Amino acid sequence: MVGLREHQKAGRRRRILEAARHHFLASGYEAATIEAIAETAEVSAVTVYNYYGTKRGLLLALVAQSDDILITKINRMLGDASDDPIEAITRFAETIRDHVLSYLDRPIWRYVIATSVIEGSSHFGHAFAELDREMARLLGRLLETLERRGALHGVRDCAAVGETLFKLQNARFIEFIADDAMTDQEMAHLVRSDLVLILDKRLAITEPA
Amino acid sequence: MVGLREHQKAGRRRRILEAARHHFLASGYEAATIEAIAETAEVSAVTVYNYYGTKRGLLLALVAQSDDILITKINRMLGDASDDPIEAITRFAETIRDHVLSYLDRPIWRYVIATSVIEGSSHFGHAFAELDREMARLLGRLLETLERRGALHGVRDCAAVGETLFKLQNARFIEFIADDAMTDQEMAHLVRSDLVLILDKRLAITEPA
DNA sequence: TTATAAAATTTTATTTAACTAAAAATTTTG
DNA sequence: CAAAATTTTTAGTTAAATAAAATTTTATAA
Repeated sequence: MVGLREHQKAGRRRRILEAARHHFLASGYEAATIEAIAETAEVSAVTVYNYYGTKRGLLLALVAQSDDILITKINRMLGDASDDPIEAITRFAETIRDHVLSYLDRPIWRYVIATSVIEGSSHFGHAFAELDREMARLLGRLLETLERRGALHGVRDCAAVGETLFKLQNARFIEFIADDAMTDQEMAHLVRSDLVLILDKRLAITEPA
Repeated sequence: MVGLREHQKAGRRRRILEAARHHFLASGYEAATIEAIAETAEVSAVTVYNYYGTKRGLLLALVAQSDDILITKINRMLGDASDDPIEAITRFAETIRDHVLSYLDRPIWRYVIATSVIEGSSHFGHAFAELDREMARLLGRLLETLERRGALHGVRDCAAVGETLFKLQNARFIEFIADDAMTDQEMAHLVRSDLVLILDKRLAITEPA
């Protein structure tokens, strides 16, 4: 049985993240104040600091909250992946993009990315770095699945290729996030061209019989 | 003839950037204050704001200062590029990395990258985004050169492949910058594996006769 | 050369918000 | 009800950023 104290703490944590998300979206990361977030969460500002350390820590904690949901979504998607490698991997990228944009908007994501670079090795950045690795791993598993089905061949090291593919996809994602003018279609197109370049038919994709 | 006024301004700009570099390296980006930078540059803090707008603007201006030198270095390198595509492109990445680290250290570069994401579309971020495009263009030209020499074949659109290759290289560079523990060799190795994956011998590299 | 106008910098004064430390108050637990 | 844990209150520090007045510097023209 969990004590009341633990329960209250969990409630406060939840309320703080909810309030943070609300204020970040409403006013933008910089204009949102810890004071206002604390008030909405019905705690004192000092409690926010006690729980999340810094404003950047709060931002990364907010993002980390949605990680489990994302991983679940990806895993579900992996279940019924297309037999066309380009399609399957493009959908992988789109799943991430859609999830991410349903949770926070681009201006906020710019701060998330910036913060994750700055806090990369600090304990705040840990969860974010771990998510990146997990995504790369999942993409590697998708490649394995495709190869097992015979939709791909010649990929010697699926984990390594998955890692590289994810790095590139992630770079495109950052490009997308950095530029409000880029549409979903434009991003999808870029991801697709990258894939065609790497998984060129002559190299790895099985020719249809 | 340039008036004295212009001349003095140029001197102040130069001194401010020099002082900024000194203090950023000595104390780190966050701990370095505009006040201290101004004092070293022998101007008032308000002048720093008048010239560079914000602390982040100052950081990006400092980086932009070294852009011309980098582009010159790359162009010189392109002159006597190796005939081995993997070698040539790896050296491209190494030239950028070495230049960058000779100018600022990794902790500062983390702030540069973070700032460039945040300020991406603002006028501060413009120079940085432009450098990125120029680097991608130069890499595309390297590919053209290699193809003309017969060291590469089958690259239909050198500009597009250069763009993708640079995106990936840049992602590796950010990975390198984000992780103090990563050595030069480790980064070079990652860049090399990415290249081998993309420019696989069966795909594009001419087999030695 | 010198007075004056124009341009730019500095001084001064404020605002704002992140962050911290410590004492006071509250809540949970046993 | 006492003690342990936790939160809140209070007070303060720091530095970025901005506005406006005062001062200095440069340019210009008599």
